[in-house]
Amino acid sequence: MGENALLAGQNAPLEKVTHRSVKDEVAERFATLIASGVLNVGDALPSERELAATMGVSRETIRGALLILSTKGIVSVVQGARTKVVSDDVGGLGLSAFFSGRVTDYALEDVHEGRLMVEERVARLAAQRVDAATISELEKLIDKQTAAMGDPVRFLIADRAFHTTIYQSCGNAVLSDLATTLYSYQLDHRRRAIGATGAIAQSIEDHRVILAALKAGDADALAEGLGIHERRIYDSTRAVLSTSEQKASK
Amino acid sequence: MGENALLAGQNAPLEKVTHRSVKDEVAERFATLIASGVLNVGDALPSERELAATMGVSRETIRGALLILSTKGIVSVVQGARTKVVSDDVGGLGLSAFFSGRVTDYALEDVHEGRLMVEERVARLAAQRVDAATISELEKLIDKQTAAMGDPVRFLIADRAFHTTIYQSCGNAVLSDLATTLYSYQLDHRRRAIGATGAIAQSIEDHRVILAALKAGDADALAEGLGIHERRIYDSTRAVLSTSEQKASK
DNA sequence: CCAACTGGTCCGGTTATTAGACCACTAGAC
DNA sequence: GTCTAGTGGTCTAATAACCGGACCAGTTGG
Repeated sequence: MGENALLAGQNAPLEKVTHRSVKDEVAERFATLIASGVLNVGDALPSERELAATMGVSRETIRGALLILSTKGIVSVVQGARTKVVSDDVGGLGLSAFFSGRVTDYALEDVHEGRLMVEERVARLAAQRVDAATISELEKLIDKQTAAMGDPVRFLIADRAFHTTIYQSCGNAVLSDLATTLYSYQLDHRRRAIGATGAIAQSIEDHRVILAALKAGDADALAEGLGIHERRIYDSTRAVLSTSEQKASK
Repeated sequence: MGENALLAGQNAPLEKVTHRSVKDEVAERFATLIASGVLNVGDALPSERELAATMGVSRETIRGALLILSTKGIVSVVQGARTKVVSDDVGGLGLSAFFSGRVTDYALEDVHEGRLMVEERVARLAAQRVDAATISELEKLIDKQTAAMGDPVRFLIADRAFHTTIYQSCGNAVLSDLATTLYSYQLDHRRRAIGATGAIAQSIEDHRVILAALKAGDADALAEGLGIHERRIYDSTRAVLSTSEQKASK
């Protein structure tokens, strides 16, 4: 891939890094506890020293987070007295991150099962909601895949674009992002598996079946097609892992 | 809740804050691109100045991230020449965060739909895999909920424990964490909705139905019970949001 | 050979975070 | 009312991370 493709254009992989300070993250933790009712109005917080020890940050950082909250009228901080919750209106503060586990924190089987479930749902919605422009885009991506028969890397680029385009057409951002994340999990192993003889051809064939079902608006066929495809990917991923484990154990 | 419960014990809400630097995050971004095949061995990266501009960080930060990668033998950095990928073995580097969107980034309808889907799957697995100890724990939590009839906060604490205990019993960490995250999304609104007359009683009744289905190992009844419960929550959450919007628009 | 572009180094600055010490206030026990 | 333990408040010194910019030295392609 030319380096310009990394920097700009549709689905450019490199984006701005948005970074939150530790203080901000601690403030959000408190806000989440208040929003969820774990802490409520009138409750006293543990002392700053205890919070610092428990959360593994400095007392200064805790104080900074509490300053954020007291500025918004959520907690009351008084010298000598315990800090207290005085309002449960945490509006304006982001709640804690949605789901911040690392991809590698989960077992392959769990991810596989999750992906099957999400993709089936995505498939059914996409079959109902896909438009002609998306169908056309997917056709072009199949052509790109065919052109990349002998080039696993270029194939995977088109593969990813193919899958994420379908995910996005389901019309539900939560499901689309979930599906994309679960898809991405297997990319590392996938790249090694795709080198096997006939693997690319098989994937392209699967993709043709998927696209045909989408064009027909056939939700059952689409869900089945994606399911078969995903199981094949799962099997080849396991084979790669098994080979790596055998090598690692020698 | 006593503040000691925040600090220690089972399911203690306050945990250590693990914070990654911007440099670490950038290094992981590169590692993910390499693992996924977007970048492969032999590819030259964009220049440090271009990367800095695109990712919105300083050139120094980019250089630090590349130092991490060159130390691991993943990229080759040579004065005057373009930085190149020399290995795709990114083992040891965490891939980018699983799914780092904020809860509040998604439409309520999307989250609701996602939660319905995940909980149905979780329900079916839990019905098969739940053990006697978990059933006993859930019974105790129903008792706690009943005891909290006039206390919305205490009720929500037991409510949360009830749901997350079911999620954990499904045996799939991905699905369990997803379900927990989607559940948490509505907590802020839920707390306001739970104050409505009869809301707690209705929830407890729903929970009894859910527990009965779980005890019977009846996956269909469990999925249906959770679905009905979740739709009721969705409706009450929307009512709260609608009221808030009306107030905000005055 | 040369110019343009690259990485390498350095500087001055800001911000964030840390650990610790000490001061002043609060609240509960007596 | 007094006293003490525990609380928050302030300050210091230090380190780390990050930033923006300038300038030097090496590479590469024309």
